[in-house]
Amino acid sequence: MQKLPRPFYDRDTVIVAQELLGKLLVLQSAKIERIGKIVEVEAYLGEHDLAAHSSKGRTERTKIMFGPPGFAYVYLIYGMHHCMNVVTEREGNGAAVLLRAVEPVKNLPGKTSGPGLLCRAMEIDRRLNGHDLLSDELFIAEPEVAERISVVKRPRIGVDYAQHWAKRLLRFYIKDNPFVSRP
DNA sequence: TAAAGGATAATA
DNA sequence: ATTATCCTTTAT
Repeated sequence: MQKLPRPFYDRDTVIVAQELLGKLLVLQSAKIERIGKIVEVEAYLGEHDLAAHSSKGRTERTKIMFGPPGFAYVYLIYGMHHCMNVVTEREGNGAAVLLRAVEPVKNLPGKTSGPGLLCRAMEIDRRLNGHDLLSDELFIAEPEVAERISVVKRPRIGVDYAQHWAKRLLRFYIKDNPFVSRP
């Protein structure tokens, strides 16, 4: 399986977010391999983006976002769900892409639509925070057969507090894919 | 529509 | 040390 290389992530977050659609999220644990096709994402642009965690500046929690591209940023939200992001752009920019839904490809029981459910199905938790996405345990790969994808652009979900940033079309998903969390 | 739930960041 | 807040989900 062909891992996406570091330079893939070291680009404009809006581009990376859209190009992540259709790619395969792979997690190799001790004995099992889980694979999901990414069908829905959101772009978080950096310190100036009021919806992004990095807008709080560099903290213990956000330091991963400010780190180099191609690493996982995983956090606990609302005390019960994990969310996984992919760090983008060069170190210091604080940008990332939130993975919101995948389509089950291999060993993914239960629902995978929604950032919390996606992590539950993949068994992703904070132990993977800061994990390298070019590692053998967790990575994103190019699918064997490329598919033609139509990208739908919508406002991000759950960021009403971010004023005008809440209206920007930074949520992307594969048109007509049944695993999108909120079409 | 609201409750659940715990870490986080700001305030003190 | 205390408190408000949160990139959600599920159930009423």
